[in-house]
Amino acid sequence: MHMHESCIFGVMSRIDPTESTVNAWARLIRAQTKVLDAVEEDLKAAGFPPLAWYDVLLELRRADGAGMRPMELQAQLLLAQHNVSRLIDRMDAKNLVRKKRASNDGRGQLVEMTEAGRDLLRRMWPVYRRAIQRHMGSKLDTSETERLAELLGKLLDHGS
Amino acid sequence: MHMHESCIFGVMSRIDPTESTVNAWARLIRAQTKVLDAVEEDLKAAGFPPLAWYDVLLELRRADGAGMRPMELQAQLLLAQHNVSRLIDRMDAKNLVRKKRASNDGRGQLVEMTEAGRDLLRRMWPVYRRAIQRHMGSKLDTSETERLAELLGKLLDHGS
DNA sequence: TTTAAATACATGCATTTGCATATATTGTCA
DNA sequence: TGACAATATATGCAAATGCATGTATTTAAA
Repeated sequence: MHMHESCIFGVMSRIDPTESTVNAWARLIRAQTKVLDAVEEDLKAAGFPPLAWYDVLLELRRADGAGMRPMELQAQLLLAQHNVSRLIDRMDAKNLVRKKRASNDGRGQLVEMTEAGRDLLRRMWPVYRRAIQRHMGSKLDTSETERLAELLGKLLDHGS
Repeated sequence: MHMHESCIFGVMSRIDPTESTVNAWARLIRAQTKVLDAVEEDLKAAGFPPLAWYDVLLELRRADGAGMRPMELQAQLLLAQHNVSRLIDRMDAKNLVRKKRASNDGRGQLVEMTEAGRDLLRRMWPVYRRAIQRHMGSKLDTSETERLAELLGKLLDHGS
């Protein structure tokens, strides 16, 4: 069993995944797709825009009135630059956000939430949280959600 | 703490998610997005088509020469009907799959893999598996991938 | 057996995304 | 300072996706 492994300084560094890793990978893709699709569908059925809009508004609320640069949104939401640019445009067109020129950087924009945006955020949350519970929370107990979050956190770590 | 809970026949059935559930939800979305994007990028960098194409070919190989109906692919891959229809068209145009009329159902199609499809599947796997290891396997040990797969499996269960 | 409902898939049209490139600044370095 | 790379965002065009609807069977019912 020496194939597909490389051993440097006594630390085994695998090149190919174990069967267990491939299995976890497959389930990660499918479980997220299934749960996300279901939640998006609940939101749509209630007449709300896609989750991405909620995510933008939530980030802007975290920024707490200070506004955010598009590139900050891009980093937080794991979206491509051009998609952020256009998502903001669409939300601006619906008056959910507002764009200003960044005062200290002439290249940049500063995006802030409007009152209508704050209102949408408030109205979406009750539907959103029930969807999360229905499609995810109801399938795991507390110790399981905690462990799941912990394991997924390792995939989000920057190091290694 | 009676808000947001309903209690029927002694079984507590929550309506709103716990904080832990919301946290697991957020990480599920972000971790999958991050890992999937990274794997897709590796595949593209190696000159290969999107993962969805691989998934189709893999399903067809599991069908083992018998071919598959588009609706079977739709169910397995969690894709919308019209997307399956067009994905198959695109793959057909590249001669990776071939469509025949289903012999027993005049409405249906039977999709089967071509030799070029089988070949693409073979050539993609080495790149794909290394990407899985790089972006996922390297961040978890065996007991962790096993536990993760188990927890995600609960989200995929049909019941409840 | 005609007729209606359901199923399997395709397709026209609008929206969204991806890709490459453009535009406008801002830093850097000679 | 002047030229040039780097950064932040926008945008034209092609490809993919969503949505509604169309078409051809098949199943079920009268």
